[in-house]
Amino acid sequence: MPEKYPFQEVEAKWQKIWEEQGTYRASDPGESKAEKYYGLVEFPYPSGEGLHVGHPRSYTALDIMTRKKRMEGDNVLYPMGWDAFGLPAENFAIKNKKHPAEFTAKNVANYQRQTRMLGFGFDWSREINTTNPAYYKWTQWMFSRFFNSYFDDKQQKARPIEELEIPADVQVAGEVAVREYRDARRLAYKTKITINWCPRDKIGLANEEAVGGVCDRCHGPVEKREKEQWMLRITKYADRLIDELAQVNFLDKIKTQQINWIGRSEGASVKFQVASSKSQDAAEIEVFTTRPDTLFGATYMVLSPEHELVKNLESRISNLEEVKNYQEAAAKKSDLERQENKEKTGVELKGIAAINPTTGKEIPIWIADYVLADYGTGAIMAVPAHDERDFEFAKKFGLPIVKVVQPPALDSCAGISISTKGQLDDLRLESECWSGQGIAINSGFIDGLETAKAKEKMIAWLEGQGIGERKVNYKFRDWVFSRQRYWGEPIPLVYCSKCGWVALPDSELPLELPDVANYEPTDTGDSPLASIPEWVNTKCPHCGGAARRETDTMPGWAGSSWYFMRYCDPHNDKEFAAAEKLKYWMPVDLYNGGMEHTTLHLLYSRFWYKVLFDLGFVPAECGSEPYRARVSHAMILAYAYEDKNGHLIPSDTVEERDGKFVVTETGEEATQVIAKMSKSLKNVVNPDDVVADYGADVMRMYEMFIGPYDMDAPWSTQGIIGVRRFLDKVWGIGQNGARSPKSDMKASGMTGSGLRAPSYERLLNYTIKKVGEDIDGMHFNTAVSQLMILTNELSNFAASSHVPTSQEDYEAYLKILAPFAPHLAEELWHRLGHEDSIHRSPWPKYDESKIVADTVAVAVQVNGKVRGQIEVAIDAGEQTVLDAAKNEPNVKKYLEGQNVKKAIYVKGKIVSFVV
RNA sequence: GCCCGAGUGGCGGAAUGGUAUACGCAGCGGACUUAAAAUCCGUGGCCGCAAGGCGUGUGGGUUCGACUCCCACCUCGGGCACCA
Repeated sequence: MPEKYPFQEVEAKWQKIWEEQGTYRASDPGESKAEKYYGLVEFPYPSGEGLHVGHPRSYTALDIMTRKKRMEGDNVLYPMGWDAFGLPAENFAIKNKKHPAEFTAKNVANYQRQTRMLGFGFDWSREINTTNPAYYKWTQWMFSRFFNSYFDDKQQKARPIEELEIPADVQVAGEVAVREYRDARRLAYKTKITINWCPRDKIGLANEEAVGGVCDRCHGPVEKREKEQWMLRITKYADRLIDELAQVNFLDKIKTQQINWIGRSEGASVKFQVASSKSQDAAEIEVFTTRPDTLFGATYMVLSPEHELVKNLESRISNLEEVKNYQEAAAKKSDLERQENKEKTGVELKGIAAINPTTGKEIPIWIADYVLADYGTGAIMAVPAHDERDFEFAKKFGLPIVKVVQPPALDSCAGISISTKGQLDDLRLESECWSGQGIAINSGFIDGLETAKAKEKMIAWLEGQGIGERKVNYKFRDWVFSRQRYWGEPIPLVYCSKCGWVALPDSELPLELPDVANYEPTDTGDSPLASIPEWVNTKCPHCGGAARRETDTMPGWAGSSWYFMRYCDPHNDKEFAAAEKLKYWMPVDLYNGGMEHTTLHLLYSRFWYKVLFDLGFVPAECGSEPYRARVSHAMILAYAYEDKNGHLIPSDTVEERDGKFVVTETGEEATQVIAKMSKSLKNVVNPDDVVADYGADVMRMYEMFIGPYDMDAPWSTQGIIGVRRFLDKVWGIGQNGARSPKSDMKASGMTGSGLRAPSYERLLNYTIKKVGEDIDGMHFNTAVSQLMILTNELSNFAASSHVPTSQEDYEAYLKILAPFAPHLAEELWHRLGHEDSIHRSPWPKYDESKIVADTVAVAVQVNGKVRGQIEVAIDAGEQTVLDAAKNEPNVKKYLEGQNVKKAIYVKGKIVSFVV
């Protein structure tokens, strides 16, 4: 009976030795002359549930890639750490009145155990934890740099706030004016914004905790509330975050998603005068439009309900009560309601009107909640003929719809308008003539190749008139950086009534989280830190007077925005990382993470890095992008079952009978579907169980074999068996110690049926090539298939108690297997007498000439259908092959009496006859 | 609605213009066994006795030849969503 791979002993043994010998330790610059390679996986949040089987999929993938790089001679950095500030620990603290550090430590220990048991080549000497004060000291230090800098629009970069030029008039206005001028430009600034507020939990929620307008914790509806928050001015980096993507190798879908999220749109701002008989209360409404060329067709304007103009012109609005009612109703509407009901509503501001600058005509002003307060200027010009939303609104409220049928001839005349009442009006604009081509009318909306030209003309006209200018707008907002929470990095600022906001001196960092008695947020929604007077009350580092500490903490995204730099120099207590180490290791060569982080963590950390880069804390040699390449793993799903009504039911209520799935109790038919793993469906696979049953090597290899790396795949408890059989086979081959030298192989009669020595040699060389290329291209599933094919060929001889390969070839086989099954390969390697690790041995080379066979099977087609196959020499001439093809018996039958019109030979592949 | 991805045996999947279904799971037949498990050998798209025909979501097209390229559509998954 073949011996099975005794994974329990083998895996434990090597994990211990690797750790003791520092097999995977990265050398510091100077220690190694090798090229560096920095592979990075997103460090996990250590949850109470422990590792999900999804985590090891990406850890294994990059483990394989970095192991290969190491064997190719690179100095590899492949680190791991813990992103450990977060909500679950805080909720645990509230519930158990215990310090969240306790819960966190327990989870970290569990994650350490779980990641170690899988045998990854992490350099554990560089392990980091974001909740460690020695780590978050630098997170706070960086926040201070943000606070003490501004963005120079001309240079498009961050600079120290002391370098900000103060205009003379501000200077004259005094110290407070100067301070306000600076504060309004800092990269970290505090402002009143609308936040998601859960009235039941009395807590402010981050957007990601209030998805769909529902509180993540109590599932109740979320309200809007105004609150002062610290913000990071990420929008200043919008253009660079888009443009500098050109320097990096991210998956296209990641780039696209980031670009769409930033949502850059180019257009113009236009000022509309509010019609007034009395010149003293002249007012104007500024709008942003991407289609200034349709200005002729602007037949009304819409303000968001919150727009300040309503308040400013209150006295002139004749239906003020109606307007106020609408404003109130709109304020109460949650995002959820807004999303569910997109029916247009609105109220006209009676008594006032605006003037369309192209026509001089008065147009009505409305307020409506389909106009968003926080995009553009919170007001729009409505062009119902060229915008679906405006069209819908105009239809509902009977507003005129004017189609700009022709490109605006900016000189003598212009388009023709058709109002809803069917009347014709002339639109006139006194300016230069636009003489472009006609514009196609597409389902009622103006559009066409010449739109871009028309826009340019219109912008020029607006600028000439002084009523508008070119303008770029972005969808994304500044980063809300405050959390009214306990379990996060304290924001290292104090407020002094005399000096305003002041950063703590660096010497006072880290500002450690104090212990509190109660982790509940306070009634006002402030962080629990606000309830510790002795912590809150402090001295102003500037003037020495009484001051109060900021009680907000940083979001979970703070520590993860720069951790990849800390790995370069994790124990440095003088700097977040030494410049020469950053110069050597940065940028990260390959960064793997989930798609869900594309618009959050990935964008935040690029921004964070750019600020440090601009300020000179990241050496210029590193470049302005932290990650050279970014790839994304997919999810590991599970099988689930639906009952006959299409409802998902727990897996343990279903069984398989005669190839069909039935509900055990009722015998009713159930359908197998693929779903996310969930406790309620009882289909969660626990890595601990998998490792206990099959071992780490099998688990790793199965996760690679399960399917293409970038595609979701369901975990199959059946499928993993195939991988175990495969590794048992590898082990079995390893036990047949005697190996033949090459000369012996040829003499030993192993040239009979099936495998001849030369063909094994060809297969081995091909496999080395294929596996290497597949690893580089992240096609791990096909690499595993190829290793199985080679193993099957080897094992065909296992019965002869004689492995049909030379020592050298056998070692090459173990080496290409080593990144996938590191424990098994290491054990067999050492059984050959090696003292050093296989994982530090050189990656095998293949001989291209040995991959090419002498003869090749060529298919023969007649009229596109395969009718036969011939064996020809690889370098046979075309005529020789065609003749051989014609004489193939079955082909001959089809060619009999036919006239061959065309004959094609594709070298080594196919012959095609057309008759 | 917009953007992205995917549809191939009973199942996970392979093949990016050249013999569709590699590799693995399940199935079937056999060997070993008192028996079972494990292991090994064989078999393996559908129709057909066969010759042969039909087959990669659907319908068209390009080509000697299409899972692969082009056009139109359907279904499923993900992201964004009144962004002017």
